[in-house]
Amino acid sequence: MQLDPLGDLKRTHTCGELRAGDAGARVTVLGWVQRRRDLGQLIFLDLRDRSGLVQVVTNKEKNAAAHARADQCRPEFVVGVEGTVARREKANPNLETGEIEVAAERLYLLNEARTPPFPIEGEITASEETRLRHRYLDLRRPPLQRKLRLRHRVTLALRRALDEQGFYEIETPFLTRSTPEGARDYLAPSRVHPGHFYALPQSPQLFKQLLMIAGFDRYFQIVRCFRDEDLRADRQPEFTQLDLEMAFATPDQVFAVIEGVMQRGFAAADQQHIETPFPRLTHAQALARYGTDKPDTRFGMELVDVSAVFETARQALRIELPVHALVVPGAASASRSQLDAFADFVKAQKGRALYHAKVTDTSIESALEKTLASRGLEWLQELAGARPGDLILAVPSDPAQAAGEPHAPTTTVIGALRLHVAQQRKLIPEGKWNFLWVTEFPLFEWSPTENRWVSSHHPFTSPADEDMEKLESDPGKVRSKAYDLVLNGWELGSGSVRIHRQDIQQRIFRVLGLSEAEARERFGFFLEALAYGTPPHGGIALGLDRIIALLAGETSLREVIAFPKTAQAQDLMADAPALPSLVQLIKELQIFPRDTLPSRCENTQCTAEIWIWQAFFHPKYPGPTKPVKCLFCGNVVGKPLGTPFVVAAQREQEWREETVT
RNA sequence: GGGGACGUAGUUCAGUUGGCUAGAACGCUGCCCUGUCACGGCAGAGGUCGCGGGUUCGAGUCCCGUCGUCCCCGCCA
Repeated sequence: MQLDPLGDLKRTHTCGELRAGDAGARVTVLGWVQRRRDLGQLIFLDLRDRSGLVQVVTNKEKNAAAHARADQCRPEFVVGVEGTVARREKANPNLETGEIEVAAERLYLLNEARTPPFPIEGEITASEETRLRHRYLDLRRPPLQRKLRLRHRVTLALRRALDEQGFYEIETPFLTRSTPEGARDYLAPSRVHPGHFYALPQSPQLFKQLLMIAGFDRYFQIVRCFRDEDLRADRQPEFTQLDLEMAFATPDQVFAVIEGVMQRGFAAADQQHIETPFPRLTHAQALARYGTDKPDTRFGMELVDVSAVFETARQALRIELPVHALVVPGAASASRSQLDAFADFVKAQKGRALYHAKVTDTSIESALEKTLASRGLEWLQELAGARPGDLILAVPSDPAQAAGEPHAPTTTVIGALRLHVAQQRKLIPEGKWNFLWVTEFPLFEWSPTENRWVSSHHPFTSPADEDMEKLESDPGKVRSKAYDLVLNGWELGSGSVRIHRQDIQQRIFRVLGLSEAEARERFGFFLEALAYGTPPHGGIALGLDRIIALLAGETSLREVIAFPKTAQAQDLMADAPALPSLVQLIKELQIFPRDTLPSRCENTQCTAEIWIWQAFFHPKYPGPTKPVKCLFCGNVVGKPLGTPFVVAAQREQEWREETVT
């Protein structure tokens, strides 16, 4: 196909901006062919760029050359059109540009396109897998263009707001060292220091604290973070944080900054005004009232402790106290199968049991009737605050949960049920932005697997001043100066006032079971820095992808990240991660994968060093066996192997590599 | 690491109790068409039923394994 050069063709208008007022203007538009309607003597092209669509028309009688070009056009061809804007005889009300069209005088075919695997339109039915394999085409679709535009605008607004508040944006290293606790690290091997690895940061935590020590007073960064953990719809292996830190800051000051910044970000997303200050709950209150540390407060259904009602029935039911209940408004008519589904949900959450009571105008129906003390159901209704037509659900504390750890929450199962039921019955109102600060997180949690205390936030979080003396004697009771920002039940981010004194930092490491030598080896630089006049400081990090996803009305972060990874942490388009070159591993990095043992070519003329690597294919299904040959002299080395395998060989300064399949 | 759902033309799907020479829609290709805008009409091409094994006279269908996608639990300071 004969293609045209761009030459000095210059765009005068974007596709989406032309209006009736432009009628008569000579314009040049450039874009992709969305659709072609060929009527023989007339061809209509819908031309698309990121701004929108405009109809182009060619007429065989009036302009045969342009018409011939249009005849060759197919979807997603890239074309330029010089022509005159004309009012249409019959406008198309579905199109912003529907009152006009561009009558083509010259049509430039700038590039052709293969038929795309899915149409480049707003609503498509293609699977996410197909979309991810051709992400560049998916991104061409208007919904993705809108979401990334939204992301740009919000990000820009956050940057501006922070700049106005005196924050400096400062970059911190990606090639750094592993921090303790927390998620698994992604590692990057060092060529210059064989056997040594950088860790990609899970967050810039230590660096931002060092920037406070360095006197920058207010720092922020919109920064990528890396965590090698299993993924969810709201978790990507690399994700973006709005990270900030302030010297001499109290939690209230951090909250005020974030509240202002969020107002600006949401305004940039054309959202309604957000009321500040955001409500606050302590961690203990959140668990007691909602059974989670990230409550969705857009709906009620708060938890009620109804242990008193179950006191006498405890043995008969073989349950542990406390028992918590919640009221599902208007759900007394719930069917047997619905209630069974709720019970299955509780079971899946490792809950002990689910009891229910249907409140009607005249009575309360429940299997508990004979088990509870007389008038027990009425008591339950009164405590729970249920009205006729409502359904009461009650879940006892799980005995293992209660026995395992004295401070373990007892409401998480019913908290999960609260959310599940509300989603199921569509009781969550749309269009609300319920921000919430959750404060006073416990400083430590007991880890039964590691048999030690671990930081519930991170080891640099300051204990609450009044709990300081319990640090060693009763670590589980120590509250921290850590806080979370929650929006509509999503954890948007966590922050804390940090430890700024070396002595306290060392006490924390001790409680965590980190020996002094170990602490010095891993954070010597940081502990030393603390000793040089560290100001009190605190900050927070917000998940930018989550903020954008909520603003875009999406539940998956993949929808607001240009090139996201799958739940298995793969990039289906680039096919990453991929096997490295064996020579790169051995020669540059001196990393020897499992099952690669060096041997020597037995040909006395050759004596090349040879490595064979076959660890990556599934040993259960090897391909045909093939001989292993020296890559220099062709001499057969050892026994034949099941394919595929990789052979690397070195003779003097030369390296060779071959994959045998 | 565990549980669940899914995998059949380019795409989205249908495919009964195992009988298939595997269908539909959209898309694609060719021809016709001067006012279309989900244009229309006619004709046509297009399949390793994810992959590997097994049961069977016979497997898209049943069994085992494996790979991949999605959701959830564990995990994620």
